[in-house]
This record gives sequence, C-alpha cells and structure tokens, in this order.
Amino acid sequence: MWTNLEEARVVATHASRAGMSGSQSVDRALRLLALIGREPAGGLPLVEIVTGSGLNKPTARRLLLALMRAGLVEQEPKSRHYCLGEEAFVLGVLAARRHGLLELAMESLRRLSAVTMDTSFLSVRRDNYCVCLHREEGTYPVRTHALQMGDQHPLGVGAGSLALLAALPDDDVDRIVTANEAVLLAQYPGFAPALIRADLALARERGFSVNPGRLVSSSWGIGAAFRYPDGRVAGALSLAAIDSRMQPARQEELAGHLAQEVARMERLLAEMFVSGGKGMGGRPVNVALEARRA
Amino acid sequence: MWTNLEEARVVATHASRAGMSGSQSVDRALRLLALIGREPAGGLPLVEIVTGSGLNKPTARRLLLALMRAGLVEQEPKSRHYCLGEEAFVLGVLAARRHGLLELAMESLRRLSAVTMDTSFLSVRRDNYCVCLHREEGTYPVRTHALQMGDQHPLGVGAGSLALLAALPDDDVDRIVTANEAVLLAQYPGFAPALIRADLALARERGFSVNPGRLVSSSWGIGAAFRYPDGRVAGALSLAAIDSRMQPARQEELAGHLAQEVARMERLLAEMFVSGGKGMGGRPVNVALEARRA
DNA sequence: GAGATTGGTCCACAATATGGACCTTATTCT
DNA sequence: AGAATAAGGTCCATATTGTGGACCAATCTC
Repeated sequence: MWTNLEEARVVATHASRAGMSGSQSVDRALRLLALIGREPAGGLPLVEIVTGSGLNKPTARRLLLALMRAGLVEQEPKSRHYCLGEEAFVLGVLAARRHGLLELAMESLRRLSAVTMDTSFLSVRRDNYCVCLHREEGTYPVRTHALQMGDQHPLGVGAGSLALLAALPDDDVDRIVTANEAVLLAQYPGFAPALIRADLALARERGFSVNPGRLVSSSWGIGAAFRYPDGRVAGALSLAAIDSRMQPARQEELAGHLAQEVARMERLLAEMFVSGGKGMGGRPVNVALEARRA
Repeated sequence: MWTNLEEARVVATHASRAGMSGSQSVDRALRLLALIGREPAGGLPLVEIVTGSGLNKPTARRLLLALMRAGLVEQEPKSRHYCLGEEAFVLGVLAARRHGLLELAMESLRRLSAVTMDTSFLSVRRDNYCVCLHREEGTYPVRTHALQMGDQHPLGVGAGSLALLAALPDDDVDRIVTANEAVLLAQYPGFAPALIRADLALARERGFSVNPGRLVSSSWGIGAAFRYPDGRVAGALSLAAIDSRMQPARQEELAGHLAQEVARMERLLAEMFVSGGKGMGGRPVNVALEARRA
C-alpha cells in the first residue's frame, strides 16, 4: 500500500498520534479549569490540583497562571487556593443567551417548590457526572441539604442524576457506569454499579426516578428528565424530602407535578427551535444541535 | 495582545525571557474564548476569529478545536459559526457561588424597575469594556432597547459604563480611555474621548452618571457604581428611558433610587466579607480580594 | 528547631505548536 | 451554467514553545 518508506513513516507517526490533540497545553489548561470548577466554593490548593490532574507542579502552575491572566481562575491571597474567577461568571452569563436552561427552568422550580412545599432542583449532565444548577428551597420546615447548588455526583447518584442516566441510550449508560465504577466503589458506598442499574430499570419502568435515601439516609428524592426536541437529554427536574414525605402515594403525586413541568420545559425548548424565535432576554436563541464530546 | 505577527515574532526572538508567559497557546486560546464571548449570540465565523485575533487560520482552528473539546465553545453545524458552549454556561453557574453579583442585584433591579417603571441594568467592568449582565424590563410602554443583556461597550459608553469609569482612579481612567481611543473614534461617533472625559467630570461632581442619548438619540440613561468593601469597583446599576422621562428633576429622583440600591448592594457585599458568612445558596461565600490582571 | 509539607521558580532539552501551502466546499457574478 | 471568489478546513517540516527534574523558600507539625 505504501509507495515508499518515507510516506509510511509519516503516516505511522501520524497514526500513533491519532487522538492527539495538537494542543496539549490548552487541553491540559481546560482540564484544570474543569477540575477547579468541580470543587465546592472553597477552592483547591496547588497540590490537589497537581494530584487531581496528574500533571507536575511547574506545568500545573504555569497553566494556572495563564488561566489567572484570563481571569477565569483566581487565587485567594490568604489560603492560596485556586478557584473560579470573575471572568468565568461573566462568560457564563454571556453563554446563558444561548444556553438559558436555568432561566427557562426557574418558573418550573418555583412552582414545584410552592405546590409541593419541598425543595426542587435543576440538574444537567456534565460528561459522566451530573451538576446541580439550582436549588429552590421548599417551605416545609424539615428539609434535606444533601444536594447543594454546584454539587456534582456521578450520573446515577441521586434522583435527578438517575433520571438523566435513565434517559440515555443503553450503550451510553454502560459506558458511563463503567467509567464511574472506580469512583462509585471508592466514594459512594450506597451506589454499587449493580444497584444503579437496578434503580435505573425501575425508573424507566415507572417514568420517574426515585432515590430512596441512598446518599443520605432518610433523604429521599424523585426526578424526571426532559429533552431537546431532537431527542438529546437537556436536564432533569427533581424534588427532595424526608422519607415520610416520599411514600408511594405521594411519590405518584409528586411525579405528576414533575411530569407537568417536564412537559412545560420541553414545550419551551421546542419553541426555541422553531424559527430561533424570541427566547430569554428578547434575543433570538438557537440551541446548538450537535452532540458534545466524541 | 500582539497586533500583528511581525511584532510578535520580533518580541519573541528578542526579549526571549522577559515577561513571556510560558504558555503562549493557552493565552491565545483564552483570548479566542473572550473574543467569542464578546460577540452577540449569533456566533463568529472562522475568518472573523482569524482577523479579530491576529492568529492565522490553522492556529485559530486548532485552538478552537481544543475549546470545543472542552465544551466551552460550540460550532453551529449549519452556519459553522463558533459560539460559547454549554460548559461555559455551567462553569458560570459554578462561579456564581463566589461571584454572585447578579443574584445579589436582582432584588435591586426588580425594585428599581417597579418603582420607576423604567428598564434597569446591572453592568460590570471587563478589562477596558463594560458588560451588561442583566436587563430588567420596566413597565412604561415606551422603552429603549439600546442596551441588551450581554452587550459590551468601551468603558464610558453608556450610563452604567460611564459610572464604572468615573469610579476608577484617574490613572486607570487615562489608561483605559487611551486604550479605547481607536475603537471609540472608529465605532462610537458620539463618544469622542474628550467628551467622555467631560461627561465623567460631570458624573463625579453630581454623584451619578448621565448619558444624554449619545449612543441612540432620545435614549437616555442614568447610572451609579458600587464598590466592594475594600474599595474596588464591583459594578454599576443604571436606568434607561426616553429623553422626556429623563429631565433634570426626574434625574434627581432616579438618582435617589439608584443611591438607595447602591447602598443596599454595598451593604450586602460588606456582609459577604465579614466572616465569609452565608451568602447565596446557603453557602459560605468569600469574594476574592486581589485585583485582576497586571 | 529539626523534619515534613506545600508553594513557587529555573532552565536545558525535546516534544509540541506553528503557519505557509494546499485542498474542499459554499457563494457570487457574468 | 460555469468561472471566480471567498470561506472552511487540513497537512507537515521546522524551531519555538512547553516540559519536568531539581532546587529554593515559606509554613506547618511535633
């Protein structure tokens, strides 16, 4: 096939670099950014960034300096921890013009919490994880604080997270659960992969997910996912309460409310797609259609 | 940073060790990210990114691919324009745990718009520019749409923007106006640098800024900046209306409302600093103190 | 105050990012 | 239509850029 050795060598080196980005340092820097974003508001010390990323200290530091120059990361002068910077916040607001899920969902969340008196959540997928984008407090005096805004858990851990997973095709589910296996076993004793698969089957059967206090005992949750018009999973709405408020009869009731709001979200998203019509802020909105990541 | 390649090359080979970042490609990639964020929701075609950044096509494309791999940028399949991705939105929400200005300001904006019937805005500084983070509609039937959420103008262009500029020390003002001079002359015919300086002096004297329809005629604005407890400028609140609703007497009235909300914002920011107490989301919040960018 | 841990920097070396040249696909013009 | 123009996208030899072992400095721990 190869006409000469030169060509073979070129293609060989190229093949060996298959999957190589051609932008190693940028990829690394952005991985650091995601790593820092994953962490609760306290920020991360350099060592943890080094161990968490697998990079070595000078490299991590150099990339962090670049991120800081851009304002995406800040270093607290006292603790020297690295955390997300103001520019990340501003960029997020700018990105919200297209990806305004939160804004779209706020009305649903408020209504869910008002009607049920329980705390409601909006969660989205982020790789093999699930991020809680908003927590809307309920009024019932006994509340669970197992899930806070910004918290991230592997897909399948928690009601909203499980709903997202259950909405994905089987091969994705397999890939994701496998990828998370190590983390699940190490950090989530209540969530053995087999258990997640069982919960997931149940969720699909019922049409809504239930987390019977597996993360924090007595802290139950119920969730349902919603999709973009093209079928991609967009996010999940969920409710959390103590076990006594989550018995079978009430589960059905709550699931009904969730279903209503899921329908609303899918209607709004559909509206955004036709004609790129007015979405939030009186601006044309046009959610990108292609799937993310390879 | 470099306006053209000649200059970049000269400096690279010449001052080889002095002040070089050590992460050229990361810096470049993040500059592209900011460039894309600057653009209204429609996104940017590759050529504009190439010309706008001064990079060449393969380089720009390679960096964009890296940004896309991280989800920070997406490419619309149809127009092939590049725009901010979902990950940027999610990161923004995560960053909001620390930089929750918008959340903090929402109540003020709602009250301003309710009381005055006019549209109100939250703006923050971004380098030499000013970004509008939120637009809260007023109820008065005749409204100006000169400023939309996400819009960016040089500091000094518009009421909120001018308020931010006026709140900065003189040497910063000089540096910023000088840096923006070319853009102002080319794209903002109503805002000659000298005029901005005059408006600014007036704003400082009065305690609030006024834009007498310089961007869009008959579209007036009035603004006031607020600060972090350490003195750094945090943002600006502003109001917009048609000229007939912005005569001197009403200016004073509106300025009074603004002053009240500025006081509220500064009180809330001060509370965040003592003890890193509970801020938004029931989480300890701790706004970083150090200034951004060198 | 000796030992350990973490933050941060230096610099020789080679792997990585660079950009001129080139190919491919839309769009415009005659 | 078909040519011409412009934009999107890719290749690959080269040298510039990024890398990481070694090292110093400042805290923390006992």
